[in-house]
Amino acid sequence: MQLDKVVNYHKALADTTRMRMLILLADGEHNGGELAEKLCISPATVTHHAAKLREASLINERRDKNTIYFTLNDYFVKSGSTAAVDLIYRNAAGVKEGDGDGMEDKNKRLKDSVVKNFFTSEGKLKHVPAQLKKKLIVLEELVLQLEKGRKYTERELNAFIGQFHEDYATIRREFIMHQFMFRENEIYELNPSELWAKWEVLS
Amino acid sequence: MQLDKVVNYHKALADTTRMRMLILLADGEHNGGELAEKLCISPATVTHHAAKLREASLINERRDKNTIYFTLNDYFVKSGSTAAVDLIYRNAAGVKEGDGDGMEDKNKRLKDSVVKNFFTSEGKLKHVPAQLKKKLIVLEELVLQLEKGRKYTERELNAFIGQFHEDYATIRREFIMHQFMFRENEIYELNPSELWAKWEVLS
DNA sequence: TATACAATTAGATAATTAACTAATTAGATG
DNA sequence: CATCTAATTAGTTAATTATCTAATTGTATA
Repeated sequence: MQLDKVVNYHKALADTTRMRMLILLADGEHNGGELAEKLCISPATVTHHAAKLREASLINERRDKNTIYFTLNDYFVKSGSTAAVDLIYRNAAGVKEGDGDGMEDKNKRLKDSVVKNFFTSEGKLKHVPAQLKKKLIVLEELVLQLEKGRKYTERELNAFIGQFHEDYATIRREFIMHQFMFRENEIYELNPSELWAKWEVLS
Repeated sequence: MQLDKVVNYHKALADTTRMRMLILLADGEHNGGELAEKLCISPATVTHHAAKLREASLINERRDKNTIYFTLNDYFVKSGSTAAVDLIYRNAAGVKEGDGDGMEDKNKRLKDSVVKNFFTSEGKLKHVPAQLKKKLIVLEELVLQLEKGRKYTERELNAFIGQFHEDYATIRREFIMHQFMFRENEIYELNPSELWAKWEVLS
């Protein structure tokens, strides 16, 4: 489930030692011994915390001889931070019963205008809006054209997005970041939850 | 310390029950009894979790007769999510030894151009940049003109910001959000950590 | 004042977890 | 192969915490 992943991210950051570990790693690569020393904890404890951070995909590891070097996984550190907010506000709106066409007029009008303004008449995306609520509308518009339940390789997904905009890499990340899709073992799939199809956008 | 506050925010979100509680509250006001029922937990447990959320300023409460109604504190829910990322990356750069003028040329140039482009020749702020790294530069520029250690009332802070831009409320929030200042009992103060004065901006 | 209702506090229990030490594994090198 | 080094695993302990039930507090209202 979605929720557990998000909670897990926050569990990983819900400890001073781990947070300090991440701060150290933001400065660059460090191995276990260095971390243990700088944090004044035993190597075993480093292993313990590294496991938690790894579970939440917040770090990467590389081995050189006996030594394991840790680095930050910038991408997940940053994307996780928006995930909770997205989850909270999106689900709330989705939960509203009896909708379908229940979207308020105001939102409907915003949606129409965003679609009109950010897509060309040929259906290409001009650019990704900077403002969150508009960005989410655009992403949803794209994502609606993906097949539910189908598994996409990264290459396939790139090709799909490429139809609309050349910067497929950024948009692909946004799909994940805002939980329209999820990724497992390099395979991408639509978020089966329909929630994102019926929320109210953020303030 | 800064760190503990951020960790506390994540602790608050590091539990499925609390996360579900927030999702419910995003939908609107709910009292304790309703929450207990919808979450299938006892009223006592609701109280327990509410305390944690309150500590992290994620909810507000209002009493009517016997009943206490909870609502989301949108502002803190959202601002907290950026706090960890800010902390991690900012501190990392601050830790780099032997700086002072150690900012790389590239960043120096960016900074100069941002200051030039977003401030008028009279020193007024044209508008707040949308792009994070530029926004942070602008905020820092403002904040550097505050007195270290001095306590500001909200009114005083508004007046200060008002010299530069009419939308003092938004900018005041950004100060908190990005941890240039902190607030305690309606009193604002500069973040005593000098870190923010010497970081590298986010990717 | 007595009664009703909602929420909190007290107190208990079970689960989780951060930390340590000691033993083990994994990899490289003389 | 013997040895060194770095990290992991095992096993323990103490602290934290999610949850419950039962008792208590706080706020109306008959």
